[in-house]
Amino acid sequence: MTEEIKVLIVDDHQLIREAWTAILQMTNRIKVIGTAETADEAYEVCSIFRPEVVLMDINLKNSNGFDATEKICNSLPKTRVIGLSLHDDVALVKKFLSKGAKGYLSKNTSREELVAAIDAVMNDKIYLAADIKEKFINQIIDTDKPAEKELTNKEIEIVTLISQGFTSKEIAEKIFISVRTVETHRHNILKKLNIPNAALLSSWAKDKGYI
Amino acid sequence: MTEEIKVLIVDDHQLIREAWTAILQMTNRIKVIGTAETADEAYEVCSIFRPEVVLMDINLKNSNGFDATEKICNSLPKTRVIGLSLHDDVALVKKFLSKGAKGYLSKNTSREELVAAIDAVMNDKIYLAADIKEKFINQIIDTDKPAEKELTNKEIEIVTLISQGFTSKEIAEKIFISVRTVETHRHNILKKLNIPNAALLSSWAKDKGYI
DNA sequence: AATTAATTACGTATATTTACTTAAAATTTA
DNA sequence: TAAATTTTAAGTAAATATACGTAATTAATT
Repeated sequence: MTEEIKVLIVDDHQLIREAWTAILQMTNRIKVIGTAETADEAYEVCSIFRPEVVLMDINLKNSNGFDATEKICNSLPKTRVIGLSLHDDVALVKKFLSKGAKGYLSKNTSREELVAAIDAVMNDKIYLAADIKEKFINQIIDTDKPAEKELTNKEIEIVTLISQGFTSKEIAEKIFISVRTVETHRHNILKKLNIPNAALLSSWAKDKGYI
Repeated sequence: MTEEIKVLIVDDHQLIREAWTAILQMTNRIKVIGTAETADEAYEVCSIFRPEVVLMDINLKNSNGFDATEKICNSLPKTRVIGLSLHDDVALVKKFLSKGAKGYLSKNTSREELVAAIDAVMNDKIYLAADIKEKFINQIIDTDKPAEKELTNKEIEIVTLISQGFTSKEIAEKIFISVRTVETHRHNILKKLNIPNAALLSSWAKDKGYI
């Protein structure tokens, strides 16, 4: 028998962690060497136990999986990180892969696909879930809809404040710039993301983990 | 050996369904007789296979677990429905129990607690997860903060649409009522919840699991 | 049958957001 | 240093949202 594949599971919900563990243990080729709740914890466990694969939920409490992924991939390049998220958004997946992740799965994937993804990254391949692959292709075909532009730091700062319910005037006072500047940022943000108003922007920001 | 407890799992994510199934099958006292993705499917499976316990995720695609729970509890009163949600909000839990549910768990509960909850409802007890119980108590103690008023069904419908970025005009056209009526609802909603604008409302609705 | 709650809708007024343009100053990058 | 990007800010308009008050109709409950 070949060596078992050592996997770390990162998610902030206990029941999810235990459930992932249960379905991976059912194959006797994969061993869950531990679980982590936060980005920091994930990095620590990695540097000590050196798992071969990390299953990382993007939406962690008080943080997101991006920074953890970047840190892990940079300092422990042998570790393959697979992203797992409810939100199968193309831009999000791209960003995640750019941080060094080797795979991305949505929670619509099957148990078989989860195992297949682990096998794939162990063979140094990139693995994307079928439904995510399809979205990628659709976006390439959709030349009408240009790729979503990245927000600048200031813009992200303002998105966060808008989503917290502050008006432009309040934001201006809060960060000591003119109301007109805030309005400009506001307008540029909506245009960049092709979002019609603050309500949907707020929803968007939540999905992206900005708030 | 006593009879196995027949359980139905309702969740719109395949990986979650399979994972729940895996951890319940580990006990050999519980048998997952099926899974369902939607509210309608859940009701159908219930009326055919008559599970003793239903594990119901609140946040289902295109619908919520409330209506399904009400329908199941009314027509098949022997069925015990246990709610399961990422959002452990007191008002949400109350509403769910009022629909006839016998238990409520957050995704922070452990595998042991999941099994304990199933055993409890099988003995005709109400089961609430520890962290939710605590929130209930805190809300009773907090007499300063008046209890958040419940939104009506129409108001919830409109909150959902606002959060999806629709303007009042668009909402009016969509659900065939006057713009002025939408505006009235809008105003009443913000007043009830003491929220200043649509951006924060959207954020609130996400937290509560309305979208 | 009577009361209460929910849904519907309008009036009036003010505040805020969104759309689009132009452009200078500051900062970063090549 | 030159070029590009980001941050800053204002002009002008139109659209939308928010604040309150009033009130008829419908649905649910007592």
